[in-house]
Amino acid sequence: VERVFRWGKQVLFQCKTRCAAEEHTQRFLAVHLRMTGRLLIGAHDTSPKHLRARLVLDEGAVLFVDTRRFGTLEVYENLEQASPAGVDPTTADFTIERLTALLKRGRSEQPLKPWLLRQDRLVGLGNIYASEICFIARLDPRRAASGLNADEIRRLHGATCEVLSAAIDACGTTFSDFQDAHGVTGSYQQFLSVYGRNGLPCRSCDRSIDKIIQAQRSTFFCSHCQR
DNA sequence: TAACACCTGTTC
DNA sequence: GAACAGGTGTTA
Repeated sequence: VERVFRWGKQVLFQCKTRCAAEEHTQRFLAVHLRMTGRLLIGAHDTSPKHLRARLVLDEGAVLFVDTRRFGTLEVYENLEQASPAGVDPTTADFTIERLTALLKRGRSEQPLKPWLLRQDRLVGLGNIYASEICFIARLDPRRAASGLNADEIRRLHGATCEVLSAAIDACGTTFSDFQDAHGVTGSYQQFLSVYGRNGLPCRSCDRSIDKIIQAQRSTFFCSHCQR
């Protein structure tokens, strides 16, 4: 293993194979955790419940644990195969201009919040942060993604950067399953503005947070603050 | 874009 | 016992 890094929502292990006869000596092992997957570092012989794969290293092992078995483990020969088509909002590529172009692409009437989950536009956002970003940007999640004006796009861009950076600092959100490689759980839950807070008072205006279903996924928002 | 599928555990 | 869950893929 030469390098381990994130690519969209996948964790990539860049590996050099030992087979000299092979044309490609480079391989990428791509792990997608989906809903309940975890990568843990352990001893060679540890076998936690729901262990799906064990990558044995010279010292210890990387354990792929996944309760619901939605997670995937694939091998790619190059990064393009693993590459999600969207822009990574944690990188310098994510500019207001770039976001504007993505929103206008295909003039999608798709509602904003489901649009934020599209990995072919932006990579890495999930259902929690999509709701949180709409709240921080003060945008109604039902608005058409292509219908935002320049100021609204600027707010959306700022909110995306803000939410992701704060959540990463807090090591993620953690409802029940997430842990990092050392078993540490995230603490961003304490900062959530809307997700899971339906019926509770908006932290900004005190009115009740609503829960709706968009594209078969729950969305939380404040109909007073988000327009 | 809806409906459903893939799984299992937790909560209502 | 049903409903729900942080994700995504297929089918119509």
